[in-house]
Amino acid sequence: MNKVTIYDISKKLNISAATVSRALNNNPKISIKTRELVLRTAAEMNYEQNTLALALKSGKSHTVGILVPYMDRSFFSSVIRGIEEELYPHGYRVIICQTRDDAQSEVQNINTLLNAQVDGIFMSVSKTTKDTSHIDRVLQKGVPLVFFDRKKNIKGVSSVTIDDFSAAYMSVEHLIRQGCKRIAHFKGDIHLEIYKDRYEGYLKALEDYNLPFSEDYVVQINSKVVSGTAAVKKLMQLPSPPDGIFSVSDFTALGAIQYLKKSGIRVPEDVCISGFSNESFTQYTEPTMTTIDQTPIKMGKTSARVFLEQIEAETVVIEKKVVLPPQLLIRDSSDRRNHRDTPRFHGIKSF
Amino acid sequence: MNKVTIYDISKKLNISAATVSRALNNNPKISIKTRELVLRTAAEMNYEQNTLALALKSGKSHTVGILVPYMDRSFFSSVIRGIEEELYPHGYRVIICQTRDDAQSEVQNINTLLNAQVDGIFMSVSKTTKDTSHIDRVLQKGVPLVFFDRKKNIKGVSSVTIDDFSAAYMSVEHLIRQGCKRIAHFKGDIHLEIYKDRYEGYLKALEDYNLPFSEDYVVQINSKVVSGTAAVKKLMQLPSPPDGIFSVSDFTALGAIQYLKKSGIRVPEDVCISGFSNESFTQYTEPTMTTIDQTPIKMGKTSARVFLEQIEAETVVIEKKVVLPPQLLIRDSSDRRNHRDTPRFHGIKSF
DNA sequence: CGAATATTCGCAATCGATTACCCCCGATTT
DNA sequence: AAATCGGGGGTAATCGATTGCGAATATTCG
Repeated sequence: MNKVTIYDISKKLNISAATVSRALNNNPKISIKTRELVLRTAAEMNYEQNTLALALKSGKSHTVGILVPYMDRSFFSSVIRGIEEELYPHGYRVIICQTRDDAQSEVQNINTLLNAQVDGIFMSVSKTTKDTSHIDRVLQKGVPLVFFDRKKNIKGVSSVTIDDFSAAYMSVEHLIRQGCKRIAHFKGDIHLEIYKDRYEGYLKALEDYNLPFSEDYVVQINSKVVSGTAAVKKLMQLPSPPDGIFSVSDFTALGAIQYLKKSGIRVPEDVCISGFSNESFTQYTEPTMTTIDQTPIKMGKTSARVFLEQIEAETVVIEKKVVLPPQLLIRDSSDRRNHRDTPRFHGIKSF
Repeated sequence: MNKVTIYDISKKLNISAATVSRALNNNPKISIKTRELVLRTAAEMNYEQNTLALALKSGKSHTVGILVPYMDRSFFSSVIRGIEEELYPHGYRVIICQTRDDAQSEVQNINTLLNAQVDGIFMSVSKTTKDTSHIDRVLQKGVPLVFFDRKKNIKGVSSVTIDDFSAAYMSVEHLIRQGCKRIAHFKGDIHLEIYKDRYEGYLKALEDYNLPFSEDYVVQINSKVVSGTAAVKKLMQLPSPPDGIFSVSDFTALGAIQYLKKSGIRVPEDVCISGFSNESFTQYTEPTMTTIDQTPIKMGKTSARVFLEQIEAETVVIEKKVVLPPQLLIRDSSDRRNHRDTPRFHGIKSF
């Protein structure tokens, strides 16, 4: 097709391709006259550097890979957006892979990315990942790796997460301040650090405020609305049902709210509820939902910067663990201050 | 690093690299014994084909680019998901670019992608794009291009869209059947075909059902919640306010619902409302919102298949315009049948 | 058994760009 | 005037894989 190479330029000017290459790269060995001549003709001929040839020669593809469970989850797509926006000005392109929370697919995708010689990999590990040999392979190949949100503790790997422990602690503390005495917890899969940390934050808050802990108040859920419905149903049948719920997921929190409303139990008067993730729907439910903002775009941008630092450090492996502060968004589902007279018409963020 | 090339294999076996290459590619010129020997040692040595070298030689990068305004909008991220899932089994990787609805950024990104020698480009054109010379350049280079959702009418370019006209028509027809007589329209930017088509569908439905049309009932909006609030406020001040609203955006529809509820006007009893896009929050609002499902994942998969067909067609340029049927999701914001006794506890899709 | 035909494989060019190494020539030095 | 120096630029190898053109060996046939 339309491809102009440095050879075309060299022929036209009767000089060698090496000279053209040097001129284009501002190599001081080339006289100013020659360089400008080359630059001018290159522009005239619409020359464009062949990325692939460069990548083959240099071993740098100027491309990074991002691995997420599903890319249409708002949290992940926002993180990706953050990464893309931070990396674009630096000339990096971004390849997306979905693991569907399947460990095997994760391994496969990692291999594909390594084979495509990406200059770095960003990933949120799949729920089912146990073995980490594929991750070791990344390190062996010297490809910078950054975990975000869901990480594994592997030395040599940087990570960017939010402080899940504090987020949970803040949430529960907030519920306590609203007067809740019997706080239940919708708990995630403890295999993942994030859910473990949230669970521990919950425990610590109870302890610090001298609230009783009961196994009965901890229900394992799976991030779906119906799971929350089932969980709350079970809780409300207890002899002493909870008056506050801290959920690790907005979806289950929603399921709980829906069930309670349907059962004539008032939120937040009878039961306060807080979710996790700041899914976009949380600001539109009734009552609007208290939740934790994980600042995903910021998380993406931060991850990108960690990567760039690693790249610039050249040989030295820097292991950086960034923990971002979570943001507690207090909304009506847990706000007992004056829920009665307040028109429920706020917390609306324009899109 | 750890790189095993065909030369390493050839040295180990005392044969030429050409033979190795042929063996790996099942070239019939190679004896079965040799081939199996090569395959075996390649496996033993953990050989992996160098994608970049192959790409340079063949001119095919096995990579496609996707251009969207913002990748964290649920519609777009779902389309991307669809494309990725359909293309992954075929060995294509997916590069994401964001235009931020900026024409200039769109041009820049197209150039980057062409320069990276992608094998195809998927795009939803930016709102501000007027000039299309960058798109022509894609065609000149012979790179398959597929528009999705937001397209331009350019010959030689395939597109996958939903039938916006019908979607609008269905929505308005539905409102009419619910008894609405004075139906207003929240109208989008007519520069984009999709909004134009929706407007025309609205007009046609009014005409077919002999309902009066009035300029006063058409309000220009911009897809933000506040824009919907302002629009409905203006409408309700008319001497004869509407009793039905068809909005091109879920966000503005939400703004309208919120304003009406706050003003003591009942939805759907007094005013029926329908939105557009099936944003995830629409199933959780109160009342739940009637809207149009654009089947984004399907749109993505379909786009991917159109691309694959083009690739397989080799030289011939096939121009395929796929129009997917939209799906009207009737929910409480427009359902007057028995809104009174129905517990508002449905339309909940698990996540 | 010699020639014709197949079979199997090697040589070297190619895809573009980069770069180590070497060379040429004018200018300065002694 | 011979020796030295350095600016400017060319030669060719290299990154890995593919492939047209032959060439060498093996097989078949008359």
